[in-house]
Amino acid sequence: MRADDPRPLTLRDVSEASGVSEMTVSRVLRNRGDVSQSTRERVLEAAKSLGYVPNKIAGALASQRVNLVAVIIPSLRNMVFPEVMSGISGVLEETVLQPVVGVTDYLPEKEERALYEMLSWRPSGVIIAGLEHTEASKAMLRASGIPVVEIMDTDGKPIDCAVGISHRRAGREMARAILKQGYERIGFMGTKMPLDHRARKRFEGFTQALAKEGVEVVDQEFYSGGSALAKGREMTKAMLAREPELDFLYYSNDMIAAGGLLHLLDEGIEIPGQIGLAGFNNVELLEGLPRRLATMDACRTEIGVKAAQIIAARVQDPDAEHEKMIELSPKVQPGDTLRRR
Amino acid sequence: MRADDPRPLTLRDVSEASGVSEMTVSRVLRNRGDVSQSTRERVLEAAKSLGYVPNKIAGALASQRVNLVAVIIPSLRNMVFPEVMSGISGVLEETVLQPVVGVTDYLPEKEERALYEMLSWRPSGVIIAGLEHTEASKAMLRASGIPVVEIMDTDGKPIDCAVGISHRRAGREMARAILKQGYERIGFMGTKMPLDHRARKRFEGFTQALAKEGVEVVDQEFYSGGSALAKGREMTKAMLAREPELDFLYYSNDMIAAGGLLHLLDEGIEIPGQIGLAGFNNVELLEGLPRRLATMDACRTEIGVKAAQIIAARVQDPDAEHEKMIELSPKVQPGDTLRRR
DNA sequence: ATGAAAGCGCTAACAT
DNA sequence: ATGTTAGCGCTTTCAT
Repeated sequence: MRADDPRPLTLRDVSEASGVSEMTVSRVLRNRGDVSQSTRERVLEAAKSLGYVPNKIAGALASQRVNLVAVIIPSLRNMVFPEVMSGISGVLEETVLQPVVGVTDYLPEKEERALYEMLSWRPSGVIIAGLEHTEASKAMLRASGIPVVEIMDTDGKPIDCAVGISHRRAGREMARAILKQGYERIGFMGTKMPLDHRARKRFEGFTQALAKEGVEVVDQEFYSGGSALAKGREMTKAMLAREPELDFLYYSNDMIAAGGLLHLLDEGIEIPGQIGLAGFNNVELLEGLPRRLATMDACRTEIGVKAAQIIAARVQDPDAEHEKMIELSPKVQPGDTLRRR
Repeated sequence: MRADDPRPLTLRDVSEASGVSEMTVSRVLRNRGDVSQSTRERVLEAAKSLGYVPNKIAGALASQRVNLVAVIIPSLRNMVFPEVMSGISGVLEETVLQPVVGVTDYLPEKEERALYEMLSWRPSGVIIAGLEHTEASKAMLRASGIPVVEIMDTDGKPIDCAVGISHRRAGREMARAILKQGYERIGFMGTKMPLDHRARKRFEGFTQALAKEGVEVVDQEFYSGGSALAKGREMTKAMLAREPELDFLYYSNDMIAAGGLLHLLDEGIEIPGQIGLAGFNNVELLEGLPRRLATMDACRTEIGVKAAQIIAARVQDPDAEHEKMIELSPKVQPGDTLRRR
């Protein structure tokens, strides 16, 4: 089955097969410049029958153009990021650009390596999660000379520009909504946070807004790893054992909140009368739960869309004006679990 | 902030800054060949202070080596694929290879385009989901001359080699386990299947094994789009309204099964006495549900690991012997919802 | 241990 | 409408 000569085909092969110069073949294959209908057909025919696939490496080197956009995100297993990705892909599909994903596992050094690898392919732009990066990463991004969009967070100073939400504000707004309903003995559960700046900022905003009203979080617990739903159950059970008087539980994401919800329902606890609940992210999953969980949208798809639009616009016109910071403003969605009756 | 000359740095710049030839700089940066300790240090120092990032495009063209592995999957939003990805990444991180993801949305033409784009970067290998591809895609893969691993499915003939499970067998085994428990009025719910060959094969295996015992699926329903959990609830409710006598519900994935489970619990139906349930995939989510759902593992991570190992081995030694087909054998996990009491 | 020359496969720029 | 030339930034190979 395999040919004797495994050498990949080149333009030259197509050129010889079709009897026109390499340059003309190149023109046909890229739809550039004027080529007569007849030669165009001959070339396409030859390319197709040979099974020629252009070598983008050579093309990119010669043209100094690489139609890739580096997308650097912490994880693919957190549904947040696939959703951002679909926003990005949707926009880029309308252009010549293509996303290439790098994953950091929330580790700054891994982010640095991923970035280095991606930049060494000379992409047309970078979309990167968060505003916190190592000095080396920031230096690389600045030196790259390409558009850089930092996404998901607006609490900080962007290298080039940023699209996201303010997680501090998100935390504050949820705190206010909870206090407004008269809850006052509040517990918090979340991921271990040194890794996740956005979760940390939400927590900071949350406690800060509570403090303004003289309220402190009664108990808190942080987890890492494992099934989020199961962790939500466990932590909730443990926390209520420690602090039976709690009247509200704020979770740093919807999955653990959903686990908490299922546990409380199992226990026959009245929601939201006896205990109120809130999560964060507004994940699709929530739709099928026994109660609509209070949450706040992280604007995932929209962030992806906007970020990709910025890159696409600046690839077209590098000197166009652009905003430094686009802050989206999600609202608290009280659902069924944040309403004292 | 931005330099006047936005031209990216080249080897030549580092060469001039450090006073050694480009060739020696290249050697240092790639850890190849003998370089004296002193020059090595000088070069690294110069490269770092300039902020030099090598141009892999030029490197790849010159060396005819590209350390990328193309990974072509239907979607990132189905948790199955991120898990396969982590299996792949885990293995490739130990090598010089890097995964690059392309997404097809289950569309054959999109798969063909993604493949063409990826192959035009001349990757070292391809990992691609499924055994069904367009003729053009198969031709490209064969002509590429690089190792190709088809994953997730073993019911068919691989182009080069394959790692996966038999979905027909998975369907058959679940059917047998259900019949063995004495259930006999069985309903099926799943995704619209022309798109998803593996779901289709499971269904075929399932009905076939039932037929062997003279049993037919009493009712079936297919969905597309929307929150899987909510769809599971809806479909289950509708199906039980149509067919109140059903005693078992088989779902093509765990998410809709979980939705069904939550619905049945809401209705106070006794599980698995009155109605038994089973899903497919063994997703992490299940751990936090009120009952352990019967399911079957799709061996996602392991498939990723094995596929990446095959690519890595064949990149090292293209002529080494290799198996054509690796079939993993998941077992039915009865959990709490597949046991007549 | 270091350097010089050639060329990877393509495209920009300039003929014709 | 088509062809020719030069060169993208690196690595291979062959000298020294």
